[in-house]
Amino acid sequence: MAQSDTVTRILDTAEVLFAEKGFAETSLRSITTRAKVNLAAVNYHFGSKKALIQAVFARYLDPFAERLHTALDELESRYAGTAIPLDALLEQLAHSVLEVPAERHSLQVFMKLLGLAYSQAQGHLRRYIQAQYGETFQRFVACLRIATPELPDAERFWRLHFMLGTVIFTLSGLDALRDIADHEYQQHMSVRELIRHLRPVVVAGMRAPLPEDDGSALS
Amino acid sequence: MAQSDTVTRILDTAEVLFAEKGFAETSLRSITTRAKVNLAAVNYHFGSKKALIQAVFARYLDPFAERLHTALDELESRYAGTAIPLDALLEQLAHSVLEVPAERHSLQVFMKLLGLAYSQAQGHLRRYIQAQYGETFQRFVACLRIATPELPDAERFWRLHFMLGTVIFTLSGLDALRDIADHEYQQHMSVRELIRHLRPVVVAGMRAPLPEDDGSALS
DNA sequence: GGAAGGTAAAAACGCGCGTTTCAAACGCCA
DNA sequence: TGGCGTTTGAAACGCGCGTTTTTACCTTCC
Repeated sequence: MAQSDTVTRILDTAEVLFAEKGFAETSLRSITTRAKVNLAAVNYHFGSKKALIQAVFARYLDPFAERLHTALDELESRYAGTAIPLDALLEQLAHSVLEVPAERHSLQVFMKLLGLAYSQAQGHLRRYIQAQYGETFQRFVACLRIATPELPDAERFWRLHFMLGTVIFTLSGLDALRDIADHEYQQHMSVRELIRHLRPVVVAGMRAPLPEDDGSALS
Repeated sequence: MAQSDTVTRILDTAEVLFAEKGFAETSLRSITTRAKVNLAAVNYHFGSKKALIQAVFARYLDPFAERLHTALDELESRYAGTAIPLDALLEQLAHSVLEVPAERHSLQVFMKLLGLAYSQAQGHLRRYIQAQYGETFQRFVACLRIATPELPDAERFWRLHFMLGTVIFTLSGLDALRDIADHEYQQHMSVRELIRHLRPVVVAGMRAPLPEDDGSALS
């Protein structure tokens, strides 16, 4: 076995604990104890806690980026020359997101990690992700631009991040939502179900009319 | 002076540091050093770090909840008996949000804190906020229900949280966005400007068509 | 003036953290 | 089989943390 299963056990345990409690609140001791490996194994195999965090992300994002790339290849060849419809583009994106964790762990962990990457990464993690996957992101943005030619560039930039906020915030805070919605709407709370409800909202948001010309219209 | 300015200085410094780096990553030592007060002052005046965190939130949320209540009072009397329009409701909400930090510190800090409350509060903070401000939230939800009678209750519940995700995620991650959008769209990056762009997207999202009846339509 | 009480300052405590060290165990190939 | 590089194990290190304690200050009221 080329890769010791110590490494795998550490990653499997770390991603769950990180998703549950965040990075700073998760100690290497809690990871190694639950993973039933020695404390020093993390520093031996990964070098540092920071590097472990990056490795956890890489294990999700590497396959995701690859899938997204091939999905965009397909789309571009299918609609060769003509504009890719927004619906198709978003569906492929959802597809790529849904496929990756199926072969690994829960989609919820993946989403939680994405949320953490935004909210907790003051430094190294955001730099790492941007350096590693910025190109993929740029390619998606380029496709989105073709799919929404009616939007000014700045407006599309905003709305893309509004959309990311909607999806990541909702899916990563899913169990917080479960707490709030006490036993009322809980029957529909699977991640897949949520994505079904998200789609029309996201599409409508991207297609919303442009904001009025300001004029400081408040009050 | 009834309330020593030590308390104020601690709160002023703590909210900035919390917003910048999160709760776990902000030590009492860094707070008290920057605030130029003694380390023990936090435990003396607040009792614990947890209690300090709650006090930071209370200083924003207490005035906010009060303003929202009076805003809803006005709306209900203005549209007495009839349905409150969705636009008016959302505008009042935005109003209430925008007014509070104007008399204190930056809106960005407020939004960052809200984001942290969602993503970092595994326990005490979420319970505190829900216990303290749950009633206000419920009242807003009731108004929203009247404003969107066409939505099933479950769907409205979802979309409300989609909307919260969009707004909080975007505004709390604003400087992350500033990093990404390097020098292209930065001229429009004030919080007020962002809210202007958010509004049509949020309204369109709330008014989006209901999701299709599933049928596991993927692929 | 002096006791009392709320506040501030300084120092220490115990703890859990990430990391390092070093020796033991293991797997592999000559 | 013997030696060697790789991996594991146990223990310790130094550090920074939240908190507590102790002492000093400084107002307030009799």
